[in-house]
Amino acid sequence: MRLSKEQAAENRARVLDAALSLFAERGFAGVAVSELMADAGLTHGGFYNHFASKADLEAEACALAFERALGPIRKVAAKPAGPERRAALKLYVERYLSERSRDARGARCPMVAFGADVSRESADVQARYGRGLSAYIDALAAAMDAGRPQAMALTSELVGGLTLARSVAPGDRALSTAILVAAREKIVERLGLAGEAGVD
Amino acid sequence: MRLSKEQAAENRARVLDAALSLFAERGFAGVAVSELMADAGLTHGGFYNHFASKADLEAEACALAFERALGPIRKVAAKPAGPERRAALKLYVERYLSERSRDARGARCPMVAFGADVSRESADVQARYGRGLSAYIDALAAAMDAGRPQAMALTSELVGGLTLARSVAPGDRALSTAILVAAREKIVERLGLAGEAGVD
DNA sequence: TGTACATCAGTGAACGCGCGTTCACTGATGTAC
DNA sequence: TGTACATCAGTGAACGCGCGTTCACTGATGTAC
Repeated sequence: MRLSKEQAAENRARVLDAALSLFAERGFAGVAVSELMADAGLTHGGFYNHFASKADLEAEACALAFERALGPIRKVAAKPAGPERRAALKLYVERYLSERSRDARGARCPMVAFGADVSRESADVQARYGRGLSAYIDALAAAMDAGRPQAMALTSELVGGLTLARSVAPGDRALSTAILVAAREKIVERLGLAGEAGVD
Repeated sequence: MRLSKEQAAENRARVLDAALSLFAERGFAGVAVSELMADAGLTHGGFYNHFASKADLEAEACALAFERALGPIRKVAAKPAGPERRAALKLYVERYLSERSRDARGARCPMVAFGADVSRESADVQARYGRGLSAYIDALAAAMDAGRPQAMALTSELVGGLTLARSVAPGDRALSTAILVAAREKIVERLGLAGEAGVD
């Protein structure tokens, strides 16, 4: 039963969207093609009408994840320089290292979701990941009014803090929250954002 | 062909050691029991003479990884307070975020190696990981002459920096090295260790 | 505009493969006498 | 100390299972005339 082009494109988009959430939640290897397709309301056989292979889907999911992650940080960079941008940056950091962000199942941040796995993936996944990370660092540097080294250091703190908080969250929520609080307070203090309007 | 108790214990230790390297390199799911055993010079059938299951081995490997990781940082904390300890801490950070450490296949740091996977693992693995991380934070706080929040923030930076550097290392070594350099320079600067003897 | 046919998204059974785990067997070690 | 037997680490074939991928088939869509 052939579908209209619009319907087919919508199905493809739904598969990609399901992949994004499920890959972020359980890693590339932890999600079966049949599960992805079922999540999108389809059966597994049709998968190869849309993607050349599972690795191909992984690469597309990686690129899309970065595209979505770049939105919020570019919004910060788009604010007028000065107090307004600084307040937006503070909010971004506090949201990134929040309990809500930690507990969100389909994590938005591709560095946290795919960082550990990406070096074991196909060259295509690696290339898209690398370009995405580089773009993220550029956007963060713009949002910080600083250079790439500063942005790289901040990215490390964000990614490390969220990774650690997630890793102990199921068993030791107190430790997990303490890590989040410590990381975001140090960042805010260090960037001189303590006086800006924020979540606190 | 029954072996002596000593021989059997040595074989078990060799399997565990192989597990540590291989798990760190490719993740828990990326290593087959038969490969582990072959790496230890044995055949796969005998695995269950030593471990109840693969998950059981994972938990033991996790605990051992933390035990080994704690050694160096406890050595730093054991130095006399003052310049000597600060120089040792600087050296620790610079080694942790070095190109050599990034390229080491069987990574020593369990947070980087297992952090992303641990929340998908058995409760036993999670519990051992949580205790290990907590002990690491305590040891780092002692080495820093600071509180747990400071140690948590530093751990985040270390783990995030090494994770990011590893994730882009195969394809973009320049970016990878820039991340390492940025992370370690910011840490040294921030901890006021710039004047101490170090690798630079 | 209407008709005939090629296209192709989706279906579900089937494939080959590698995995974790089990099991009957082997034979040197450890132990009871 | 010497002998007989139980123990158990290691072997390698076999198991059941889930995976990524393929394939013959279906039938509505898109297109050529």
